[in-house]
Amino acid sequence: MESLPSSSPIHLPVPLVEQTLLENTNGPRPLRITPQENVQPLGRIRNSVIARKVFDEIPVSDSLPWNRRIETLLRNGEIRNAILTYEQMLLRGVRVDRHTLPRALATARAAGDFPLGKQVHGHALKLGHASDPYVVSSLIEMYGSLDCVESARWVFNKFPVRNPVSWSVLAKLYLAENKPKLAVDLFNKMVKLGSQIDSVSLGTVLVACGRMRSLHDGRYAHQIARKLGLEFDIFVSNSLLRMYIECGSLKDAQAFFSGMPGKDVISYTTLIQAHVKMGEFNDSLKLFQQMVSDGISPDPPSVSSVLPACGRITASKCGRELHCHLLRKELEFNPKVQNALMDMYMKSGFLEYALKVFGEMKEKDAVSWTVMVAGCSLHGEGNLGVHFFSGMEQDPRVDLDGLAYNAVLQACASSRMVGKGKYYFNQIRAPELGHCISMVSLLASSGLLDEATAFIEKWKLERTPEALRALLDGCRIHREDKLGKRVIDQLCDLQPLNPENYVLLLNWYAHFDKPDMARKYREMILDMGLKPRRAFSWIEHRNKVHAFGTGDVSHPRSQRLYWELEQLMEKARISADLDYSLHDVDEERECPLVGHSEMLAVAFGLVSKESGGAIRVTKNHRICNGCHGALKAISRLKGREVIVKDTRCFHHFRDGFCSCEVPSL
DNA sequence: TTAGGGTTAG
Repeated sequence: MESLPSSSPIHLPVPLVEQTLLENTNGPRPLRITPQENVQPLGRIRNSVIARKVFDEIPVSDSLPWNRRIETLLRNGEIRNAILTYEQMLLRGVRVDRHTLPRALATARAAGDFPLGKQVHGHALKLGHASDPYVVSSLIEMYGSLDCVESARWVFNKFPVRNPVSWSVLAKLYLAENKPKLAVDLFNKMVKLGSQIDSVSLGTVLVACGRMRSLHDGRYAHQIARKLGLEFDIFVSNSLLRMYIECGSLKDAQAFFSGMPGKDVISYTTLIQAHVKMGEFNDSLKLFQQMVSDGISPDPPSVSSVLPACGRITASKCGRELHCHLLRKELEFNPKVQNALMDMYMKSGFLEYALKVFGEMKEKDAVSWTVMVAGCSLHGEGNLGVHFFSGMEQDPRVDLDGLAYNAVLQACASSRMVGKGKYYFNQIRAPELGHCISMVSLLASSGLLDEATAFIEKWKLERTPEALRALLDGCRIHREDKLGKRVIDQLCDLQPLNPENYVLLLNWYAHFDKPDMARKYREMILDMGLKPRRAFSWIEHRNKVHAFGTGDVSHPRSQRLYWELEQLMEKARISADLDYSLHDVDEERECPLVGHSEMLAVAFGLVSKESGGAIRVTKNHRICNGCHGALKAISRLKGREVIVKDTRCFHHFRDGFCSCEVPSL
């Protein structure tokens, strides 16, 4: 038998009846005085006087209105008044029944007042209600919240009541202490003992299984749910979905989801979020559409969960429609949904819209600021990013966490602010891998390739592909082909199954006139069955996404697009920069510039979008040097802004310049 | 009396 920890004796100050008599004789007096942070003693007395008048009107013969009053006060967060009401019940001799005690215990919990909780426990024992199921569950919760889970377990074991509520409460406490295994063990024990299992206990154990990533335990709980006919209780179903996702089996989750007879907005949101996390953005958007066509109206959480998908595939039209939905339906604009909106706008290329949402936010949290800093770097607006970071530093309500520092380092990298970047890096107490990679990116993109190499050695990042790729970016910007080649070799050693490394290698050989070597690596890619991602670019127009591959002639307007591009190239007298030595696409090298996917998508934008707005294109690889130069010239010739998002950042081409370049360099 | 979904990077 477990014993109650010594720190938590049940304290019975005065027997309840005697205490009531005593209080009545000597006039009303607080049950006990515990200084509260926000309650001044004087206020207590005044409150008591005011409250007494209210209490005089409540009949002492009936506990029901008293219980209701405690519950209402508790629900409204008037904890102090709830305690007062309980005190008055005792003082006036109102019968404290089995409905009063759980409410009094909840009051103690809400007040964080363990001595009060123990006193109420004493009252329950004295009044003979300590074995009542409602009281036991409330006691378990009170001890678990205010003392420790061991004392809660002691209460659970001591009383013979083993209903699903007391079990769920104890399991919840185990989860709060990050001990999911104990919750699962307890569930198995309850099943063995033949105790009643309800939907809440199932939901709770499924959370525990998910935390443990234990598909085995989760499947067992699923079996029990099926046996009990609770599998399709919406709470249980949604918990099952989540369990399968957390255990890494999206397949099981999807299969279960398909068989669910009733799905609600939570079921959809759970699965949408899972797809987003897996990078399956189109699937998440399709699911969202399916939810709407099933007649379920999106709410703020469901919108927040799908917005990251819109941002990542630059589906700005979809993102803006979601923003409109929120406005039209007058849904709550809380920080979570506002942050998701800002992030979507940043990633879709609408910096100004993100700024607008940010400006309208009443309460900005750490995520809001970080989204702005990171978003600015994505758009090459490093100075603005640093400005937001300063704003974050001055906001006393937010903490500067690792993500915020990473964002500001990226802001420094995007505008090559080496001094500032070093200053921020030195401010970080324990730099993490991400910070170090951002530092490599800052040094390398600023042309300090020796320093970047030394930094890699100092922080032992030689075997970290992300750090090497950051160094390679610098080599690409500053045409350091020799160092670049060494980095590519290192990447091939580290990730021998990553086809993109071999594409880099064969491009390097092809550029330096070593066709045999280039051929060798291309054959090697084929022999190994590796499939490098082919390059694609896409553009939204009139509710449709138009996608183009390299040398694509399948689009109905292909002829017109090529013609347009050739005219422009001639007019601009573009001397294309055809250095592919450190480029990450194979097929582009042997294709004329006018056939590159980003050029075709931009041409489509030019011939289809008559108005003078920006042309927005997304590419699934890096933009090649040749296209980069050509688009600068086209933006000047056509007097239009062209925005290309590649895998690294946004390129805003305006009047012959690109946002990714620093004029002084 | 106990319970299920949302935002930032990589």
